[in-house]
Amino acid sequence: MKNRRANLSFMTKSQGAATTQSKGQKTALSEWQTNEQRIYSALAAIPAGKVATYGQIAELAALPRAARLVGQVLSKLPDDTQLPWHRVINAAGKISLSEDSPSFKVQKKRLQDEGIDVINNRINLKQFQWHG
DNA sequence: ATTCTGACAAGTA
DNA sequence: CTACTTGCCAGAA
Repeated sequence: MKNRRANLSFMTKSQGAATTQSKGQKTALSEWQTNEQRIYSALAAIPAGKVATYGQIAELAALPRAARLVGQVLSKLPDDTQLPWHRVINAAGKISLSEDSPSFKVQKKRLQDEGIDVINNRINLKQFQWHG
């Protein structure tokens, strides 16, 4: 993890969807949704017994190619969340968590409990990927 | 304001 | 399959 990027001064500011706006406000009418909010919605839509990739969730949240943001959001979820974070795996068909982390085992177990085969740390996307 | 760093992805070699 | 590059977004330095 050394010098990955060098110059990105040319990058235009967020043109994707919602730019960061002062949070904590309750504009009664114009309800802006943070990117994080849309990710929660997309996440909640994944049916049991199916999985989705980070990129897929990002796209559903109107954030094409922002898969990393999805990972960042999931990492912040409280332990008691109701959202099916365990149904999100990477495009390679594998769980992105460290096999050592406690969460890895939780995710694997939950998937198996839903009938998803996790063979050799891999999941067959052709068979279990959700097509929403 | 600028630079780094991720539970990532897709393209190229 | 591995290695490297570029794209995206947000939070931390």
